[in-house]
Parts: sequence; C-alpha cells; structure tokens
Amino acid sequence: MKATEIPERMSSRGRRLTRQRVLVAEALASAKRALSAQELYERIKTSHPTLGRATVYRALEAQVQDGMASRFERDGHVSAYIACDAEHHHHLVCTRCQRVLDLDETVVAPLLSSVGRRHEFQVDHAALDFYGLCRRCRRKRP
Amino acid sequence: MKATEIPERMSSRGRRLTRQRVLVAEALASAKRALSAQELYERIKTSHPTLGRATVYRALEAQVQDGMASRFERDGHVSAYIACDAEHHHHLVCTRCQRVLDLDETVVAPLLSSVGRRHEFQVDHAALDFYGLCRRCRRKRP
DNA sequence: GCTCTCATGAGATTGGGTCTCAACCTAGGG
DNA sequence: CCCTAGGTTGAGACCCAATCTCATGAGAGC
Ligand SMILES: [Zn+2]
Ligand SMILES: [Zn+2]
Ligand SMILES: [Zn+2]
Ligand SMILES: [Zn+2]
Repeated sequence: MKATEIPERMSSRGRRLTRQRVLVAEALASAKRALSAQELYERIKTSHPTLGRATVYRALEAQVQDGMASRFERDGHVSAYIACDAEHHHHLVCTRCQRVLDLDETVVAPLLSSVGRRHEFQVDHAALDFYGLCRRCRRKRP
Repeated sequence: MKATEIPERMSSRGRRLTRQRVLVAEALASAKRALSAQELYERIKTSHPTLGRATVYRALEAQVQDGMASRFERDGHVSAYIACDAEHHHHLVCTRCQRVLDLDETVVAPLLSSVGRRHEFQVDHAALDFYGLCRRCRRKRP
C-alpha cells in the first residue's frame, strides 16, 4: 500500500480523517507485533492522555474494514490486531514474542476450494491462524 | 468412541465421575449442534435448577481435555462447544443452523507441514475452522 | 465562517468467564 | 458398610474486554 493512499482509505465510505484514527494507525503500524486494543490504548495514552478507550476500539474496527489491519483471537477471548497492507489473508502468530508473519496464501487457496467441494459446504470465512514459535524464538529456547 | 469408555474418560486423571458432568455431557451430545456454555446451562437448568453456572464451564473444559468435545470461537468472543469423539481435528460450522461437520483431516495434514517448512515456523496449534452454509441451509435460502 | 454530520471521550453498562470457599460427594481402604 | 481424603459443587462476588450513551467537539463541503 502506497503512503499516499493511506489517508484515502481512512476517509473512505464517508469516514472522516481524524487525528485520533491517524494516531491509532501509526501506533499499530510502528509496533511490529500484534497488540490488543487495550495494549494499544495504554501505549497511546501516555502521550495523549485524553484519548478515549472506545475511540481505539472504533478506530481498529475501521482499520480492519478498510483493509489496513487484520484481527485475530488471542487466547483468553481477546482480540489482537496487526497492521497489514494486503487483502484478506492469514497469519502465523508467535506465542512467545507476538511477532506475526503473513502466511503464503498460495498454500491456502487449494485447501479452501477442496474443503468446499468435498463437504458440499459454502465457505464464507475461515479462521486459519497458526500459533507457535517463530524462527528466532525457536533458536533462543528450543 | 465406545459407550463403555465414556465413564472411563470422564474419570481419567484422578477426575471423579459426577452426576453434573454426566448431565452436561449428555446435553451436549444430544444437541446435534454447537452450543455456548450459557446456552447449555440454560437448557439443563430447566430440569435441574440447582446446577451452577461455573460447573457447566468446568465440565465443558474437562470434556475438551478428555477428548470428548471440541471448542471453537463463535463471533462475538463466545466459546462454542460440540460433542466430538475423535482426536484433535477441525470443523465446518454452519453460521445459520449451527450444525457442525468434521473436516476431513487428510486435507489438513499436508498444509500444516508445508506451512511449517516454508516459513521456518514451529506450528504448535492451528485454528482451522471454516464458517459458512451447510448443504441443507444453502438449499433452503441460496 | 457556517452548518451538517460524523466522531470523540468519560463513564456507565453489559456479559462471558473466573474465582472463592464452605458444604458436599466420590472413590478407595479397612 | 463405614470412614476418610481430597476432588467437586453451587452461589455469588468478581474481573475485564467490549459496547453503549449522549453531550460536546471537530472534519468536510459550501
Ligand atoms: Zn517469536
Ligand atoms: Zn498480515
Ligand atoms: Zn446449516
Ligand atoms: Zn468434531
């Protein structure tokens, strides 16, 4: 995603480009790992104490809708978010350092279609997230 | 899973076979669809008003540990459970009627290993659940 | 600027899930 | 059959992520 099209996306669908949503987007993008809404809220709060919690939730939801971020479920029924510039895709989440890798979708596509065919099931959405240890963490403590 | 080995599983690991856990297991098994803990609690409560909410949560957790049920995340951060007799496997969940199909695991195994190899990632656990319309619901309202 | 909306923030509220602990019950031994 | 040890239960308090409310604030177009 080009830098110039970021404000364009953020103001799509009659959505207004506000300081708060830019803040949240920047904070999420500069974090190279997945963060919960609460974690993000606390980070930004230190430099912008008036920021509201609900605003962070709304901003993250907007980012997901606008294809700028992706959400997945962390253990304990908590949503985590990661800045992402591509279309819908899936993730490898390191459970130790919270780093997130994008999954090579060419591996997934055949699975989706074969699943639908074999079970006569119309797949609308798939939760395809892999949890484990990234290369770096695996080397540190095997 | 043979009927005779159900009590065996339910009392594994020093776990005691109680009336309440049998109730929860029967209620879940007789429902042919996925249910949240709350839904299950309300169902059983009508015939056993003294049943505690926490007991249902504990019983479901035990069933998952003992390989008698499987959990996945429903939309809105709610856990849903389905009675299952096999080892760890994955599901096709109908978002309209809540029926659940077991996924043919032979499709999944190669995916897991190829993902790990390609990304140098040690996959510990994968959320591989597919949401959409089952054959019956697809025919009713396309 | 003006105005029309949408967005924000502070706090209250919801609701799934967990924790606590005294009373209870299962399993096993005598 | 009785007894004991220790896992289990039920009621309610508690936790906390997420949502809702609504008065106030601020983009965007004219
Ligand atoms: Zn890592
Ligand atoms: Zn991504
Ligand atoms: Zn269906
Ligand atoms: Zn199953």
